[in-house]
Amino acid sequence: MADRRDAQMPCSPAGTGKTRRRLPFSKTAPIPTITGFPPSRSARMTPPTPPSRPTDAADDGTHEQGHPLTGTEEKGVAAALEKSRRDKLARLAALGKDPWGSRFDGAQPIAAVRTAGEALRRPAGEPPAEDGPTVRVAGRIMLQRSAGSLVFLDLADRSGRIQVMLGKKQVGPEAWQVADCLDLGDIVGIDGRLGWSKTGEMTIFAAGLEFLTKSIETPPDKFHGLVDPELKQRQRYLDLIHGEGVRDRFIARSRIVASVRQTLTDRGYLEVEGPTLQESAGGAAARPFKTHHNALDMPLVLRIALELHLKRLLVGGLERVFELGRVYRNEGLSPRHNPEFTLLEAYEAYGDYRSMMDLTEAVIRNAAAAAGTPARLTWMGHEIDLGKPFRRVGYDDLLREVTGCDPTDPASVVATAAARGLDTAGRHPDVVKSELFESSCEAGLSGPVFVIDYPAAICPLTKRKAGQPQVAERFELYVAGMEFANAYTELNDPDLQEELFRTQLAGLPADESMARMDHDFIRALRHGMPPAGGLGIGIDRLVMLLTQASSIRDVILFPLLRPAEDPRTRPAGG
RNA sequence: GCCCCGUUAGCUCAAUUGGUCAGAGCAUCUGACUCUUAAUCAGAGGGUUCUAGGUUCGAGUCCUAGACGGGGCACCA
Repeated sequence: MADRRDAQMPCSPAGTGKTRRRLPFSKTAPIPTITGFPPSRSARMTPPTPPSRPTDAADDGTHEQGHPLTGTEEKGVAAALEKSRRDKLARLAALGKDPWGSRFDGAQPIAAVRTAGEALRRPAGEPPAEDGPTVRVAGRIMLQRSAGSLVFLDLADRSGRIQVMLGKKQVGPEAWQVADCLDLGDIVGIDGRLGWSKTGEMTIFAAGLEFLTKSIETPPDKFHGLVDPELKQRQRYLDLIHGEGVRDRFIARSRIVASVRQTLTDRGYLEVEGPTLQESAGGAAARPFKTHHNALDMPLVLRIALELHLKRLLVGGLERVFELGRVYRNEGLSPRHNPEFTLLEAYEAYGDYRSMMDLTEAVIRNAAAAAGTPARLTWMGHEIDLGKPFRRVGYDDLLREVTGCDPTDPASVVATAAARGLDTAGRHPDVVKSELFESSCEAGLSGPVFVIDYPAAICPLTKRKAGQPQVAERFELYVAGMEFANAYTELNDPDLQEELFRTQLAGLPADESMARMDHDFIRALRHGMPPAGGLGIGIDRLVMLLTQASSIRDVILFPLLRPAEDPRTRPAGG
């Protein structure tokens, strides 16, 4: 199957090196036998031959030839390393062992085995103890040390690492032949007695060795691991195996997300799922990704926010709803922005932005506990205390405190902004005020701090404060100068909402599909949406904070990357 | 989209002011070793110095353009 697909590849100029392809091995491939093991790129050149020792295979000379269809050349370190591994794969097949393994029941987590092993501790210098309980583990070979007829493996599973000793006499001749085919990165199952080595290392003394999966690729440097940030992102699976703390960080992410769900469901919120494909993208000021539905011959966009559909559900009487999902914004990339990111939005009927502040604190504090993050921490150079109630400060009060201007006097705001080099010509005073705030106040907000009561002109979806039409009931939560959450007392006046939409649309280019009026949303409001508080929290940033990451790419398993053209990222024919 | 920095073997890194500098460790192969642990010891193979031009007697090194990545700015969450 693999060969036929490869043979259908169009011919390409020989020697370009651009068309190298990885053979699509899969677990559905036939189990290799002595005469029918999977062909390697090099082996395809010759009829299947009985598996041989590497020395014999190296002497036939055929492995140095190129492939007639792809122009692939077999040369270089990468090819030599792969050949060595494929030779061992063939030897395993010759021994009647499936190099791709099968079900292996009853393996204990290595961490649990280690816990049991502690009770048997034997200090270095004492005779080795090999009389502990029988254990069974499975994992990847991280390190391999051979001392003649003894081989030590460091085996890793998702819970931890442990040393395994394979002795020629102890495992018997058949398993010893298998042991001779092991490479770093292979996956094996081990049965043996738990004990301690002469040098004081907890060790499983293997009695049985089950080969489970061959690794054809060479793993990264066993000591340094993967350090190239590009490779760490492009080949996250390797980063997870070798990166310091990488796996723990994504485990923490999973626990944080689970905790957020739990906090909300505990408070009577219903988790719902809105549409990702939409006719027009609303609820935020961002450009959407465009796509197309074939059967309906209809242009669609990916959602940029969750808001408008969740509010429809408030109209529908669900009262407390949240969605924890992916949104997509066609914006630039940065250490704090990925085009797709995970957003929590929660809406509570009969609440307001103050209820959302309480909810926000609960969500973050519970998530920190779930992730095992201490309440007091240093992140991005800011001292942060999540333990005590978050500070709440008025937008105008903060602006006055930092800049010395009078926020209630537009002339004072504009003059202060101009003095700080901001462009003020012909702009709405509240817009100038917003820019002054962003340039002068945000970076200093170590937080966590709720900035409350925003200028109404920059909050088109927000209810005004009673008796103060120029002030919107909105807060933003800042931590380390970065926006973490955004919440409102939601606007439920359909006539005012429609008017604000129209005002918003008037200032935007006609081809911005984000700027389309959502008539059905207005109609929903006309049926009556209860007064409500609404909250949005950027989950990726929350994970950054709670796992001490400085880049959003460190908390997203597969961040968006440009296609790799650099040959360095396509090693060994990939 | 703009600015700065980076790219050398599969991985991690060296290479004086442009001058035999294309090297080391890991990994791989061969040999030794039944308590090693980044195992060690002896030997071997392995390179389009990201790509394409240019300057020069001579370019990994200098210049131009491009690709990719990182950081910053802008936009946003």
